[in-house]
Amino acid sequence: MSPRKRATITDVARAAGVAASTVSRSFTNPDRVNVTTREHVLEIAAELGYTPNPMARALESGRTNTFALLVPDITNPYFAGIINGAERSAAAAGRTLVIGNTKESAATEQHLVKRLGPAVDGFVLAASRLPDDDLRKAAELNAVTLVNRATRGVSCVVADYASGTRQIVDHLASLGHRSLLVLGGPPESWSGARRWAGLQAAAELHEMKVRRFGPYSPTLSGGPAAADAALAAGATAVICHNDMLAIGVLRRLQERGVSVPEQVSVVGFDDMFGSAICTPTLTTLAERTADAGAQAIEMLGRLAYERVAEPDSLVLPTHLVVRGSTGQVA
Amino acid sequence: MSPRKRATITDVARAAGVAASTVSRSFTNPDRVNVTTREHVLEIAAELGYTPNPMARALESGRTNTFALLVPDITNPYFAGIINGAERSAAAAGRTLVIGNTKESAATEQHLVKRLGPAVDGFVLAASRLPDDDLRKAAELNAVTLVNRATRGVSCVVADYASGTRQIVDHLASLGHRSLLVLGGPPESWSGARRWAGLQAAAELHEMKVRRFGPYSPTLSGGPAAADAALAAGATAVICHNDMLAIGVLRRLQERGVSVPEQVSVVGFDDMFGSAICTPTLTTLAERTADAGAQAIEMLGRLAYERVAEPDSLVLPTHLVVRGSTGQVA
DNA sequence: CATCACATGACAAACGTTTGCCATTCTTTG
DNA sequence: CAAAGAATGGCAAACGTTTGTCATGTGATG
Repeated sequence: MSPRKRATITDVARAAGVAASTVSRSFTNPDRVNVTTREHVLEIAAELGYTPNPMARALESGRTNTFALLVPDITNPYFAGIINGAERSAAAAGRTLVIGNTKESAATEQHLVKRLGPAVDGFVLAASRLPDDDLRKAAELNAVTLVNRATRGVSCVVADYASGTRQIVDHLASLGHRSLLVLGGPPESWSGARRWAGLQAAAELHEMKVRRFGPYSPTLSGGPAAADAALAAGATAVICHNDMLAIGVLRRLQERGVSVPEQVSVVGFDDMFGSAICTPTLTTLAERTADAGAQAIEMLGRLAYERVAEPDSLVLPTHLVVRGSTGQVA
Repeated sequence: MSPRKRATITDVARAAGVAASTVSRSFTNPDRVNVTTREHVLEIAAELGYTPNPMARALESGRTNTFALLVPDITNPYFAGIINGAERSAAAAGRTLVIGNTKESAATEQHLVKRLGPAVDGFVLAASRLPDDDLRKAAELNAVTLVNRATRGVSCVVADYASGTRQIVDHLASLGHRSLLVLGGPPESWSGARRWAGLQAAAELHEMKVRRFGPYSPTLSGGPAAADAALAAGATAVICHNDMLAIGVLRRLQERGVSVPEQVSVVGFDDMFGSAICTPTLTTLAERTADAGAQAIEMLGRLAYERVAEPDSLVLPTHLVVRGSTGQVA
């Protein structure tokens, strides 16, 4: 039961009749060693089931070949998309990915960055709740890439909310809606702020009125309060901070006998898993979450290993998925 | 941008005017050093922002304080529950958790176990696709705990499918159904086998007929083929390998104009996120996934650090959540 | 007052790698 | 054929810790 002793580089060296350095080079610097020697070494290594100890390797080289991905809510399917893309990209590059859950808390996030810092080569911070200053400080000590968050001097991958919000407003306007109600999420949410800004700008183009309520918890349980407030305000079109909240709103509206989209149109953000199977199906702004995760990891690789000095920033397109929750105004 | 140099134990020692060993012991073995010395050391350490390098620590002690959790499909909300519980438990114990995605492939799983092996203190393998032999081999080299999989000599946490399947069949019988159709998942799935065995036994108690079709992909896209087969067979009650497949089936049935539950009742397994919001809402067997993840991590801790020799096994209760997808037989 | 035990801190050896440097051998070139 | 240069392998130092062992100083005990 207790872990058996693994073969070390010295074991391989002894068995192969060469020096440890030769074994090491056979793996990491193949050209540096004669081809026949190398083949012999590799054969012996395979025989002994030798795997280089990543700890020892990291200690010497200072590289752990590991990245950490921190998300606010690991159970939210939206982040599952980012995790998926990041995991795929990291695995393809032969790197290990550590997932951390910050539970929507800046303090937890800060703590994880500090604790994981020395053990990883860099961080992807998705929808970080950290203040700008802390973010920059973190970026000084580690390689950092942000997803759906931006601040001066730090690399990031963000969704094109300017276009996305315009798509939403265009769609609602074309259905005859003349005013919009935004049901907002956490105040620290950068994407929430960008969405709000985009919606305001787009509404202005159409000369529509737009108000914002909230903040509401960006979860199913935030739905009832948000829905009730929307009803009380007599809204015909509500735009929710994310799909989780939107689905919570849909459920509450159904509970209260309000029909969607006949009486109220509902729009979400994220197009997460679940938005296509709820009733009615949800009209929502889709992001390329898997892409975002993958790109963030790639960016991080350049940052961490190629000493790219300039912070990079990447904007990914968004597109509106029109489903059953939006319709012509009554 | 390039990671600044972190303070090492030697830096702290020099600044505090003591030996490195004293600094080390101040952290790991506080009783071994005078209280005033220790406080001084800790103060200096905090001042310098010193964090022990986990790599170096692991190298010496052989403990990485890290566990790996491998799941077949990271995007499946069912596993999100397990991940969530495991993450919470690991974080509470001050351990790092690495998440790996095996993509339903035994080869990928094997590869990850080999690659991550030297870097972690143990594995939680959720719904492992590995053959029993490989599983035992892995358990010889590493501390291993299984979730929803069992094999002789390896610790595990499993759901009570014997009770669960009886609950399902009792429910369907009470609605007047006289025969059941099971839409199976991957043949390597241990839980699939247990579910099938349980359903057969329970059906026998009620003198009901039960057949199994498949295998189908345990994803939304497995739905159409499964649903079509069920319709062709004239089934009145279908039990799907998991909720993903069940929802796929629901969608296909709707497409084909078959009303659920009036014409066909549908049952799933997992009670994953989404099963409560689809239409109709899905009757499904709920597991304590978060519990399972947390317990698996705790078990693994005992196995890895307390040299518990005896493999342990834990059965978690299940309960049927009756929703809109099951009804009286026509 | 001498002895003993114990508390405390320092020294140094590991842990498993990588890598700079040197020594040897082989190949090339004039 | 000699000299220069390239290819190849070994030695040893480093990476940042932990931990066994030893030396010192303190207080207690007889």
